Amino acid sequence: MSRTTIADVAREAGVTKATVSHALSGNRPISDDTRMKVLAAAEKLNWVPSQSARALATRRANAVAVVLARDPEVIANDSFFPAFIAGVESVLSETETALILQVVPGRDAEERAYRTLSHGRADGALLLDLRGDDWRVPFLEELALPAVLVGAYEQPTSFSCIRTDDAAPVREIVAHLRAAGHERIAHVSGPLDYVHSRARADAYIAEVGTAELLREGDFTAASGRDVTEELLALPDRPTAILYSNDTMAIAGLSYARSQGLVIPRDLAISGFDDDHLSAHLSPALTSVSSDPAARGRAAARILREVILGARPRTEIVDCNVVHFRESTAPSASATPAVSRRTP
Amino acid sequence: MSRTTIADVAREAGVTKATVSHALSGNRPISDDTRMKVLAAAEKLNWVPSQSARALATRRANAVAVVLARDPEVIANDSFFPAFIAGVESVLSETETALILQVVPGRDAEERAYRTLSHGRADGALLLDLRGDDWRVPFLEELALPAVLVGAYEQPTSFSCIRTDDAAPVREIVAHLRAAGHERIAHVSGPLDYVHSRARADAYIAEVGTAELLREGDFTAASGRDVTEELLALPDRPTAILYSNDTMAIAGLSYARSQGLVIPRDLAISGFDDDHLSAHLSPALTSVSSDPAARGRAAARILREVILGARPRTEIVDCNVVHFRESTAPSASATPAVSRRTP
DNA sequence: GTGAAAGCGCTAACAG
DNA sequence: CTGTTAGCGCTTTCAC
Repeated sequence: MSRTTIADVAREAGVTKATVSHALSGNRPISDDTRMKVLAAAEKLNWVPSQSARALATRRANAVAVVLARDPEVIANDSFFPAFIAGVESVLSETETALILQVVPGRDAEERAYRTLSHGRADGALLLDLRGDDWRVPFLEELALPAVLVGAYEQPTSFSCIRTDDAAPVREIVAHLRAAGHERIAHVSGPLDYVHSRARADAYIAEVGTAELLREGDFTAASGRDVTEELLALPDRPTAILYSNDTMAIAGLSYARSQGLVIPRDLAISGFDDDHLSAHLSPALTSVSSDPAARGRAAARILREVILGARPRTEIVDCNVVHFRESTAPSASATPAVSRRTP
Repeated sequence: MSRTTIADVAREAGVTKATVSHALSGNRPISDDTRMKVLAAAEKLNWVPSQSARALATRRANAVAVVLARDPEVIANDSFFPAFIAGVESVLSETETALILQVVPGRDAEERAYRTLSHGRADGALLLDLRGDDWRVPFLEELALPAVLVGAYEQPTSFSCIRTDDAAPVREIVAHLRAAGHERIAHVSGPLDYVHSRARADAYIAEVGTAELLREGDFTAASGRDVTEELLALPDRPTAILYSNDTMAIAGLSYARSQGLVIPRDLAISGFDDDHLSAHLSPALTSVSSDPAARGRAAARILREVILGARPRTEIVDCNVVHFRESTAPSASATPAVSRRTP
């Protein structure tokens, strides 16, 4: 464990602990001469300041947290999360800030996790999977734990927010399907209490004018399959389905095929979030890539600023791009897809 | 921040700090009566012990770390990682242990990260992406940071190890391809200094008897494509390619198709790690599912034991299952795949 | 420009 | 069974 302490370094350099501390932090003027001696001593002894001691003294953990209340299965199959984390890390690593990841089974554990985090473990948190009226927001405000909300949170809040415009790609896809002659266009959303699911569903309703063909899934393959079965059993079944993620879209596609439908001739399908394999499916899946890494970078950057005392602000990271591919191609022929086609 | 301290709780309960501390830790006998009072006071004040203070006093961080030296792009496209982390978390959350995730750009940063971690930030580490002779192993031994190696590390070490048998599925796939009449079977490995890449490549060589058709990729789609191009340009090109992950396999498949080859009629293809979408590709991709979550759980469990003082041990988590699907089906006809076919 | 000393909030001897 | 007293290793006033 941590054998050598700041006292050892001080002794080695022939100065006091305070001087060592300041030589490294630059918090007060130090003569070049002694700074050199201190650095040399630290180097020689391979000393690294103890994070726990430093955290206790400065009331700063040099760590930020992400708490996930999701089911492990969802985490494992989600294309957003790893890329988002990679983006977050690319910013955090610049300042040697650690990322604490915590997966919790339920509300009680989640509250407790945030309490613990706010008491010396983390300096701030990134909130994902926001719900329309999310208890975590007032809760963290009360804990005075700085946070950045990732998603288009609509309630008043003192926290910073990273938003994206999910409505635009939905409108674009619906327009595209309409242009291809589709009139019965369904939407399989994620859980509607999530703000991003809600935003997509609302855009869909606004665009098609009715919620008749809106069905709520839960982002899992199983729900994609079940809801698709339900939709296809309708007397006047949809000819196109817009899913709120790729996992549900693929599951739906498989089910439709098992029923003898040919995609996209008999049923057009689009996903969301653009899993890295979706372009390679056959038919290639139309989807919306949202550059999760960019959102991770933005969120981490803003959180760092807020922890340092900056005023909260909302940033719109608009990186949604619709990739129209074969699964929504106008005809079933060998014609490759349309407009902005991507490999 | 953390306003209320153990002193407040002690005052509220009419006892001393020591009593409060022990009432919660159970480290010494406490009368039920005072324990009740303490718990009530803690509850009333919403007190949570400060992690930094506790860490400093106990020399225990209640956190374990995973340091990744990978390129963010690889993280974002890797199906192993998120599932592994989900497994790790499911064990850690039982004991309110935090997971610290750190992505580092290079060797220097990585050394520094481990030093900092071992000095008050974490009690142990999980090592992924092991290399044949990995500098991190002796380095962490010197730092006295408990660790668990995830992968079949062959060098002598005092650390615990989670192993899998990657050779068996490779043998099984090669045998399957042989039985289907393939004689020119290639292998696109991951970087060969990784132990798991090496193990797969060695099994392949042992099975086919030569390294003539072995090519080294780096797990990215780009490398999968490039290496496939090289293999298909051979005068006596392979009729089957076994890739070391699904991303490279898909990229290879796309390239082969672009050259007019029909899969699996002209070229059989298998992947590794079984991305959650691979079964839905068309042709569905033969791959090896390795239950990363189970390995994550095992690794976390063993690390916890080691931190608590248990002797290191090696555990074999054997959960590799080959899913033979259409991409290696014996013929190109509409015949769906073979033996253990999976949806 | 540097040193001395007082905590940060908790745990762990040591007494009683 | 409970109270007292030192620290854990660092930062940060306050003096000089």
